Amino acid sequence: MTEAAPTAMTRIQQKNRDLILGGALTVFSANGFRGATIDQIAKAAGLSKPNVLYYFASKDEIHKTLLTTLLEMWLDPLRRLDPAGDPLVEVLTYIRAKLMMSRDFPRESRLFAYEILQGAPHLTEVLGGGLRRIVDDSAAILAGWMDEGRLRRVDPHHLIFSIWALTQHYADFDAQVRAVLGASRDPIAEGEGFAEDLYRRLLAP
Amino acid sequence: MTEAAPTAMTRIQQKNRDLILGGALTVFSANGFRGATIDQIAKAAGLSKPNVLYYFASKDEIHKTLLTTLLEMWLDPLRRLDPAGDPLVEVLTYIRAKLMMSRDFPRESRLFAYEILQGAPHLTEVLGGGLRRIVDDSAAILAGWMDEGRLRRVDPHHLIFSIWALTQHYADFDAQVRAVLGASRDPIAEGEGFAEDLYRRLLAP
DNA sequence: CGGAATATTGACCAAACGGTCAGGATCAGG
DNA sequence: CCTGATCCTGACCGTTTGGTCAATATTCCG
Repeated sequence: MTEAAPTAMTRIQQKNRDLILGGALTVFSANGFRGATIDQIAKAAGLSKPNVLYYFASKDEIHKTLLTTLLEMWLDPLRRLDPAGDPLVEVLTYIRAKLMMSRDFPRESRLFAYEILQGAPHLTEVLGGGLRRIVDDSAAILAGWMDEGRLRRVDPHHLIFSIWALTQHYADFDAQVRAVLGASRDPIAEGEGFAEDLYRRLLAP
Repeated sequence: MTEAAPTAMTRIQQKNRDLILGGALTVFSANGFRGATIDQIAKAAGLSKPNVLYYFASKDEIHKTLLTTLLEMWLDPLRRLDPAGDPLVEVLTYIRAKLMMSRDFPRESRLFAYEILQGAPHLTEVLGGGLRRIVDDSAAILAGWMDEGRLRRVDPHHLIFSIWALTQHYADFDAQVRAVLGASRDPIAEGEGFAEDLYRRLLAP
């Protein structure tokens, strides 16, 4: 790849790339890749369209950069599962972390949701490679706890899927959640209580 | 609206409208509204582009027709919750039905997923109106069972959200699920066992 | 300060796209 | 078999969109 230029980035480069990625995150997460235009991204970033394309060769590259940059942070909580910790506390901490990410980073959640809905054209290697490894590792930790009788036995992979599904639901399907619940309620705060009860019940030995 | 023309539909009209809606479902669910082109829809339907536009005035109208037509069927299982039935059986039946829909109608699931991700621009009235009523009714049934002590007490709305999230996850995020699980496994079949265990544990009084 | 490197832009282009239309093909009913 | 209604299409149009480029402005640094 033509990445990692040896020359350090200019102050201006740093700033403008950040502006562009920020604007792109907003636009991509609101409209999906095909629904986003470079003009919208430029406007959201406060730059002109050709200037955006001065920093990124194409719309595709912006998108790809966003995904790969954010994936790290997105997967981080799962990596924090500590085999030495208390199993139930570890899992509930993970769930709470994911829920907080839905609250604080809904754009990131939707960005990935769009990408995976589409079949993850830009993430296939990552999904089958890095992601799979992380999930398998975490599943192994969970399975270990179950072997020791410290966690009720369930399929660890589906356990992880169910946590993803539930926690990300509040970000990805926010429109629906809000429409059903009404404006006066705080979906994620309520969901935290529900999720804790759900997984405590499921996993307490 | 200019719907429900008093004149019955021709055989050809019936057939071609169905072809178009079928092709459109495939294309919209794969690429989202903005990512879909009328040409793609026409090709998927086996018709020419102008012919597609002979039956539907615009791409928007195809999309709207699809959504409103399918919403009925999509929400049907929830309506089947029988207050006279056995609570746990009723809920588990609902879950199984939703899972079967993810297996048999993943395109429909993704179509709605895209729409709601986008903020449900074509469904806002429905979400806050019809959908909300159905969900509230179902939540009331669930709450009734909980009052009678026949179901453990949890927030009924969040219970429904969690069921939606988990069951639709297998359709909407199929690419991810498959990448993580590998090709040899059957995600939905496994998920059925997991989900039954999960909700039995959560809801058994 | 002066010139090279970097940053920015207006004008422009080709392709893709949603949609139109005039005219021809096909079909249904008398 | 005729005729009007329905059905279908190639050619076309205006707009949007991703992307380019030459020219200008700004910054950086010796």
